[in-house]
Formats: sequence, structure tokens, C-alpha cells
Amino acid sequence: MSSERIVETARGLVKTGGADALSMRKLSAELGVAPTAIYWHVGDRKKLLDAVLDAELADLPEVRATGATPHARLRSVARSIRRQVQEAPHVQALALTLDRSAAVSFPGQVALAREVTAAGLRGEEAAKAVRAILFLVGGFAMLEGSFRKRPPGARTTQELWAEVDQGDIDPVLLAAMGRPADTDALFTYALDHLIDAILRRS
Amino acid sequence: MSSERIVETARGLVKTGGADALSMRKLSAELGVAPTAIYWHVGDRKKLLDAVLDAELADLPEVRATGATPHARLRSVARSIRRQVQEAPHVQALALTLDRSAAVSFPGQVALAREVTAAGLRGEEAAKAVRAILFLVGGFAMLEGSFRKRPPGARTTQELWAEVDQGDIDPVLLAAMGRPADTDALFTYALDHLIDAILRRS
DNA sequence: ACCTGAACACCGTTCAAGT
DNA sequence: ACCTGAACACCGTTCAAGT
Repeated sequence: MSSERIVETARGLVKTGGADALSMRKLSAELGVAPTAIYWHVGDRKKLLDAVLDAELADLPEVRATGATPHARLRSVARSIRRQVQEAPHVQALALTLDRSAAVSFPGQVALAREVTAAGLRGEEAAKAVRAILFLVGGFAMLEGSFRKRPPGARTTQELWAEVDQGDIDPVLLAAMGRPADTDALFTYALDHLIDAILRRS
Repeated sequence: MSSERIVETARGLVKTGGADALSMRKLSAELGVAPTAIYWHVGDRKKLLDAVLDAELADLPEVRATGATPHARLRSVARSIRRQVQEAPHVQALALTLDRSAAVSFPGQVALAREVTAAGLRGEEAAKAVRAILFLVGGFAMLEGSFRKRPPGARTTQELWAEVDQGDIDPVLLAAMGRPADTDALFTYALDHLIDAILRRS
């Protein structure tokens, strides 16, 4: 028994079934040990989940900027953050339940700060730019995940749109809302316009 | 005992302590009844939480557009949605745990669809506009809530920024990141630029 | 139709006792 | 130092039994 083995086994449970799937008793059974042994090594459930998140964060790839122009470099950082979130949604979900979302986003914030500095922005204006991009990326990531899920048996958004019958909404728009959104294209669209607006000011 | 009384009492528990605070046993004690009586009236815990969310949604104020120009009207709808989320964060949190975020955002989507139609947008382009604004608003709302919270004892983002010592980041920017963000100003900034970009295309 | 009580299968956590 | 066992205070849910 080592705290490393406990955390690694806990990681597996969290990865497959989320934080809810991590019970001290199930984990201890998987480790072949009494539930109380975990408390000696890593402490209570909250401490264990924090350790799981720490281990997960250490394995996350670095946020890297590529490209020559300021626009391209900011774009690449934003996409890099987005990719990270998409590839490890359980990390994001865990950070959310532990109220550690801000801390998790920190490396991305630093990378953005470096690039807006390189783009020539300074002070408050630069801070605004960093945060606007961060909120766009983070917001997209969170919404995308929660919008995709729907409870079994519930009406899809498609079905809801099919029932809308209002003369003041374009019928082609209605039909388009009924189809699933291309969130990647949507993200690029919103991001490019935001970066344009930011760089136009500098 | 009526299902109305059960749901209303459950609403109180959820409003103060979130979905976690709603236990069938605590609720039944508050109602002065055996835990199993709840099952007869409203079904299991998931059904009860769904009923709580439905009751909450019914009490939400309508999304209304004001203003004369397309820009002003889109802006007012976005702000209206944002205000709704800010004033009833527990509703949003509940929708998230029940995977019903998409359904909850539906009235806002319809209001946005009406306004982009009035602004002259049609078809796919209009759908893109609706979704981009919706994601901006929703993303801000979700991130704002989760960024404000931090686990007791954890370092603040301010403290993290104070430790950053990299020559390629503007020092005034570093200091600005250490201060709390004015999310309202940030939201207006990002929203206005997005609406500008959307209307420029039509 | 409506409610209770007993029961089952779970939880997290503490703490004295063992080696 | 490290682990177990018993115990406590909780859960959600089912189901036969009552009125």
C-alpha cells in the first residue's frame, strides 16, 4: 500500500465513472484492503479527489503557441486549451466539483498573457483581452459538454425546435436550429472575430 | 400530503443547499411523514429533482427584447438571459446535474432567433449567430460562477499571478491579472464585438 | 388511495485495538 | 508505522402490511 497506488487506482474509477463513482469502500475493495486504510495514507474523500486532480493535471500536455502573426499565435493557444478540455473532459468535471476550475485554467491564462504581450497589448487592455479569450474558450468547453448530454427520454432540442411555429422567425433558420450544431466551426467563427476586435485596438 | 407540497418543500432545500442537500429522509422529516410516502406521490429522487426544476423554470421571468436597433435588441436579449442566470444560479446548477441545460436555454434561443430574423439574417448564417451569442452568454454565466468559488485554504488566482515572474509578460498586465475581473464590463466588451461582427455580415 | 415499518444494500468517517 | 474491525450516523429504494 502506498498513496501512489491508491491515487492511481482512484484515478481509474474517476476516469470511467466520474467523481460519483469513487467510493471509499469500492476503492478499498479494489485495492484488497480495509476502507479505513485509505484514510491513513491520503486522508478523507475530498483529499483523495484533490490528489486525483493533481495527478491528472501533472499529465496534461503543455499549452503551446505556434504561428508567426499575433492572430495566429493567440488562435493556436485558444485551440490548444480547447483541445485539452475536449480530450480530458473528466478532468474539467472533477475541477468543477472541487471548485478548482480557476486554478486549472491558470497555465492557459499565462500562455495567453505572454501572447497578448507579444502582440503589443499592455496593462488593463491586455488583461481584458486575456480574460475575454479565456472566457470564450472555457465557456464553449463547458457548454458543449453540457449541451450534448440530455436525460434519456427527454425531448431533443431538435424536437423542441420542430414545435416552434412563430411567424417572426425565418423558417430556414428554424430548420437549421433543428440540426446539430458544428461547434468547431462555431468556435472558430466566434474566436476569430474576438481576436480581430482585440488586435484592432492595439 | 400532495405532490405540490412535497415539490415546494424540496425547492426550499435545493435553493439553500443545492441538489446535494435534498435527501429523501431529511425532506420526509420536514414534511412530517415517512420517507416512503414521497415515493407514492412523486416517485424517486431523480423524478423529484426534475419536478423541482420544472417548478423553478415556470417561475422564471420571460426573456424580453427592448431597444430600437438590431444591435440594441440582440444586446438586451443577451443581457436578459445573463441576468436570469445570475439571479437564479441554483436553477442553472440543478439543470447541469440533471443534464437539462440545453432544454433550460431553449426560451432564450427562441428569443435570439426572433431578433436575428428581425435583423435581416437568414438560414445557416442566422443559426450561427444565434448559437454564437448563446454560447457567449451561457459560457460567461457558467465560468463566472465556477471561477468565483475556490476551495477554502487554496491559493487565490491573485496569489498565483503574484508568483509569475516571466520577462515576456508585461508587468502592468501581471498586476492587472492579480486584481479581480470586472466580469460585467468584460461581458459587454465581448458581446458588443460579437454582435458587431454578426451584423456586419448581414 | 394513501401511508407506515421493516428491511436491504449501500455510503463516509472515527477510533480503539491489534501487529 | 501501518492496518483491521466494530461502530455510528447517514443514504435511496422496495415491498408487504396496514387503514
